[in-house]
Amino acid sequence: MTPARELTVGQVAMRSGVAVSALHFYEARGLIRSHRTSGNQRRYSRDVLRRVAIIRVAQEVGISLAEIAAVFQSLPEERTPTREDWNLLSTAWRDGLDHKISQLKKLRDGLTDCIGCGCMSIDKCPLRNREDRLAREGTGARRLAVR
Amino acid sequence: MTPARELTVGQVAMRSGVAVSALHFYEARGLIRSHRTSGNQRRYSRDVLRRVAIIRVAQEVGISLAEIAAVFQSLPEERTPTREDWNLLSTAWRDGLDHKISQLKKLRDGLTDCIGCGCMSIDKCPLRNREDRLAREGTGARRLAVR
DNA sequence: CTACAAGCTCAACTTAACTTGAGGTCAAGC
DNA sequence: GCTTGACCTCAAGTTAAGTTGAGCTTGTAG
Repeated sequence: MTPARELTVGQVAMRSGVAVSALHFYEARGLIRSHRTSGNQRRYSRDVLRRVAIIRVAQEVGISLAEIAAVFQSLPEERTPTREDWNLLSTAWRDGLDHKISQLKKLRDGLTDCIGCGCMSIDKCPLRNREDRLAREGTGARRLAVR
Repeated sequence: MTPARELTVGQVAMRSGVAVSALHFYEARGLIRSHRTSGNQRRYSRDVLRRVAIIRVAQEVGISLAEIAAVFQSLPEERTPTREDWNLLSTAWRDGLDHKISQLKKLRDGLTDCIGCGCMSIDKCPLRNREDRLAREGTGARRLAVR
């Protein structure tokens, strides 16, 4: 038998390492797509594996499913994404990742310099100033504090 | 009047930028401590500001409150933490941050090299391999996949 | 001494990202 | 042709990290 061109949800789960329920969930959220067999079972094209891999990697670095979905909107619905399509994603996220990396570095250095330094003047502390800048990106507490 | 040595929740909220309800919550979780006035109101010593700053910064980089609480267990309960005490935290987290930074770099490079590359063989793809390693640290989906 | 802003407690609600369970269908091997 | 494991749907449960609201108490400024 020729290897099946389409994957069942179980196969995708096994190969991608995410639970079947999570795949259902991603589909409900519009992150992946499937078509159905005559018996109403999902069948996935191979590029779903790439999508799922990207979803997991992106989540790992703190990107929410909503944000991932937003970027995925730029991918074509009907054809398998081309190199150019993926390149757009890559570019979009590389900026975000660069930003996160620089933040983490600042934090690491801040922890070294400031938490370890024993200074008690939190207002003048670089760590505190750093936090103020981060706060500007809003975590919920900030929204409250600002209004 | 001499400036109050102790802070009320409202003052801590204002100076730290987190909501009063969040401070209550942190206290319930054992992340910060307060003592009470005769009228049952909370009063904080100044080092709570440092603790809250650390909590926020740590959260920003994806450390959960539970993990923060765990590290905070190493701080003394009764005395104000010394330089040495904070140094322990700093060391504990610096390793984690270094790890996260290297992960992010790998991801950024993986996105550049692999997502953009257009290759469709997800099993041999460095991005996919990277994800497998990350999966070992468990996100929930993995627990299911493993059992 | 009285308003009224700030605090207090406790329970319930919120969002994200899934998982679990119930009740029923599909398909592949013996 | 039947059994068994994979699927399906839909609703409800779960965890993290808080927020919101109700009902009641404190403390401070005029």
